[in-house]
Amino acid sequence: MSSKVRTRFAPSPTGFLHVGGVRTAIFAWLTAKQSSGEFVLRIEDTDQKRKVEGAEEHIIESLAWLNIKSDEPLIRQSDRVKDGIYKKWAEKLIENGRAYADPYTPEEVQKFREQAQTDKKPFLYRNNRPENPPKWDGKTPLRFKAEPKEYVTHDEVMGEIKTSPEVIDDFILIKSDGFPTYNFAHIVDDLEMGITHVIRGQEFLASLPNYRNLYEALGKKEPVFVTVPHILNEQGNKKLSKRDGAKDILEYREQGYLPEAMMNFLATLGWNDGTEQEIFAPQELLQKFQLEQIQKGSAHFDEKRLEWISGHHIRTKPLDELYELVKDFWPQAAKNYDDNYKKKVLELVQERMKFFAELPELTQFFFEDLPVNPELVTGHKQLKKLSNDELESLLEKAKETLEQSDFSREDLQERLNQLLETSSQKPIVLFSLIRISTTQAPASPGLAETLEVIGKETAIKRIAKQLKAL
RNA sequence: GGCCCCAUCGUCUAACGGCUAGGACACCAGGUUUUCAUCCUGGCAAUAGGGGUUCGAUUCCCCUUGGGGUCACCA
Repeated sequence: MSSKVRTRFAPSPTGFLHVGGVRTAIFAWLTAKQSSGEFVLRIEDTDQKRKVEGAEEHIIESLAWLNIKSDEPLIRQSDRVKDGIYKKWAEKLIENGRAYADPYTPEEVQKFREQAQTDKKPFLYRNNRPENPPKWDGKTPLRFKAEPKEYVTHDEVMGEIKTSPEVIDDFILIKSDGFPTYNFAHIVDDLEMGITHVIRGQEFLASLPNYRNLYEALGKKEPVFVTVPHILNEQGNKKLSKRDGAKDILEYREQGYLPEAMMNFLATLGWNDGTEQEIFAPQELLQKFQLEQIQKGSAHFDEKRLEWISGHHIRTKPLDELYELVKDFWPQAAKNYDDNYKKKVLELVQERMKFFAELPELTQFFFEDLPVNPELVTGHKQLKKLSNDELESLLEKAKETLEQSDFSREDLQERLNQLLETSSQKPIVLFSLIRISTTQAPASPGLAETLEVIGKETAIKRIAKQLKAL
């Protein structure tokens, strides 16, 4: 009795995809895939003016990054226009007396609209519905002849929505350029494609009653309606949009975010499984996702949370896998080093990386000598208390100690500990001085493991350089 | 403005009408022999306001306020 779930993601090719659109796609994909249903991508390109070159490929690539792909060949509405599909459905409506030619010019319609405004009434085209419309010649808009009525619409997320007949109007089915409107095309397509769950953004909620009216005129069964609330910008005062500076989802790929982290972040933005779990692998999402658990209210985009989730996924990646993934993110100087060395470096910074673009600043000193930065010493809360002579003798001692080490981590640790005792210095003083001298970086991994990877020759050389600069 | 949707810490959220409103991010403090990060411990922090219903409201109803959406030959 229950047929296979089929969902779709239907963007218009007007540019890149931002997190809002992608989240809707993720929800649709999860809904289909968790019940071994099908997910299809449909390009809503009925507005030729807004079409952006390359957008279609960009959308496909964005979804592919997240491992989301269509189960069927891409559907393009413009292709279906050529096949005369929408016209066929429109003619059926005309035959049934549920569609008619709009005899007015755009200017005349605009007049009606303004009149309604001065009358302080909501504009309804049907108040001016022509009594004897001409036969439709395809050169003028074709309008739906609505049968206004009350509806109680069930939405999986929003619940029951009551609306009055006032919201139902004679919307345009086919534009004067021969292309169908979204309002008409998406219903025809969803029907023909056997879509069972229409999952889309909140901006369509107000049109739902109109769509229901059309389903009835067509004599077709409605799909399940699923309205996903918007993602608001970080200030929370506007729906996330390209205009408002929302980023292209692929920018996160360029920044080196893991796709599973992005999916985790977006899926749990406005959805949770009722437990305290925060981190989900894609497989877990597939198991646990429930449409009914989607939040009704809008959510704010929070990049800090994305970073935290991303860092978490990076930390739990097996080193070899991670190594493959960061290939393109190493600092320039790393090209002179072999895989083995870079892998050791990666292991040390794995737990402090939030996204791969941080790799260069995190690892630069493993690959090249940085110029001595006196401020690291003079600005250090402990080191600045020591005189230059004291610093010099301490560092000299450190150099002698390290020269005797075989630079294995264990040996380094042991000798460093001994030096701590013989020099009777606090760890913060001794270790900071060595760490700064050998890295010239404000932060680095643990001292012994850092020294081990850098190697004896380089470490000694850098200390000598620091000594000269004191 | 009409219509529709929404409302718990700054943010994401949990709480059959019933324990001190829980968790996470962020932030702050402390700990893990230096720093950054991780990890651990602790802290700060919320039911928008007002009416009802009820023995009892975060939870149900109404009003107000606030936010969002929509009123295209865009989707």
